[in-house]
Amino acid sequence: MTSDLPLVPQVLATMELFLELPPVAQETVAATAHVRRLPKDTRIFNQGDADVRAHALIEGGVRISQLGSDGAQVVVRFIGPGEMFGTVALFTNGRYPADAVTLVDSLEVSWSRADLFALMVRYPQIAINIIRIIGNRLQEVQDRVRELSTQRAERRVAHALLRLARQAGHNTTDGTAIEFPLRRKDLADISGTTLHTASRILTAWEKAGLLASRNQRLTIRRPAEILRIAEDATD
Amino acid sequence: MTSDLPLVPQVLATMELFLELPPVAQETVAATAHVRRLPKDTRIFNQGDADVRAHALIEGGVRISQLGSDGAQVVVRFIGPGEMFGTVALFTNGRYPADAVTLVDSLEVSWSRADLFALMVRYPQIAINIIRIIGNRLQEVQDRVRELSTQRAERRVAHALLRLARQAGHNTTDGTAIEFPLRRKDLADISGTTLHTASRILTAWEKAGLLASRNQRLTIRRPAEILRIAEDATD
DNA sequence: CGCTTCTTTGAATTTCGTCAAAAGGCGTGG
DNA sequence: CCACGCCTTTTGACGAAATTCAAAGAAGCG
Repeated sequence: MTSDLPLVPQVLATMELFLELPPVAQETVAATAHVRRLPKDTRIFNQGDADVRAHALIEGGVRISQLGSDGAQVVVRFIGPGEMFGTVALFTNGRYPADAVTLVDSLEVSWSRADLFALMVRYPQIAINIIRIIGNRLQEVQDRVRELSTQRAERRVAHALLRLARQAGHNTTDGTAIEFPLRRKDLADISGTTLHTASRILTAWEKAGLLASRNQRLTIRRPAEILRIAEDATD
Repeated sequence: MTSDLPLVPQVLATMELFLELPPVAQETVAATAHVRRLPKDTRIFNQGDADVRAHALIEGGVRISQLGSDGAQVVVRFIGPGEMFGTVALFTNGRYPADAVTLVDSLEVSWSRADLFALMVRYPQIAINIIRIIGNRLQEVQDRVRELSTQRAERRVAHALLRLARQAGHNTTDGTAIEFPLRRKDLADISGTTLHTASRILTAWEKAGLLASRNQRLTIRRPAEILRIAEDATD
């Protein structure tokens, strides 16, 4: 629809979702986009909701988490600026498979199912972009499966941290800071361990100076060391 | 290219990959397809290979497995008749992310990258089908992540078995038989446990009459019981 | 300043992986 | 047809990593 922020179209052009589109297509994309400003802790959608749209984040951070039938929670993924989310459901069973909650004040755009499909039919490149994005996520999730099957908790936490740094890391004077706030529980849920184990591991790393954490904001001080923990076969 | 089996085009039409295509499109698809007969234990592609094609299985069974940098192996998925595989790599980094090996004598079709892209641009429905297929797999893999994070080995094996039954199950007089041969190691690798634990669990189930296994062929005799193990919160 | 939420830490318990070894099946070749 | 060898499966014992249970300490917010 409309936006109070005229810069949105330019941001859209840089998103992976709309790479390699002709300028005229970019305009159509922007014209059908819905922009929303979202305060911290807003639920963007809930697992099971049927009114599915295609979302993308302009700025801020979103936690995508899934609740099992047994009540166990897993964090599927954190979404940073420029990433799409909640879009796969448009193609599968028409219901969101997970919850989405903002971690900080955020800005999102979204498209209706009809608009997105119309865009795809007109510009097949969009569909190809979506396949590439989902394909990359599929590989990431499969890596997580491998980690969960074969690696111990400390290593998995290290991997999770590195993934977050790659995805939403911001370089500062004393290391790589992760953009959005993360509770110990979040780290645990994305590493596949418990709050307690995650806390012990992070505390140990803080004491060793590999990591700083203040107010749920994490800064990786010595990425090389974390990487060594993540990769070193001789644990 | 060509086929010594004139029935292939009809089979193609029933594959999820080509659903809802106009008949003329089906013909183009068939015309560019490469058909190959593959003996048991053939390596269709290897992790890291760069000459990527889009594959689909007509009959038989294929194991897709991934080797971690640390040498640990995970079975990503088993492919049954009608399923596509090895296709995501066409859209991502151009290298197969896993190995593919036939479990039995099989028949596959494949398309070159160029041919598939040409088809997609001409018939966007193919791209949409691919997104749906990959989207479903993404959800499946995410379910596995949740299981690995929160459930114990016995339950994960039960889930793996049910997934296999749904995907490649064949109803017989004394239960649901899984089409392709599975070693204990395969079950372990897809359940995220060890050969030993998997063996203990399956042996126990066999003794309890829930399952029969002869010559690497599994038959689920009492699906309801397996389902109870998989779902029951009170383990 | 009090309350809620998040984090840390300790101790006991347990599941599961690791190590080890033997038994069973199947095909091949003599 | 039997024997040998390879691959797969079973089973036992042990140990260790991590969950669970329990409780107290910090920190931010109203």
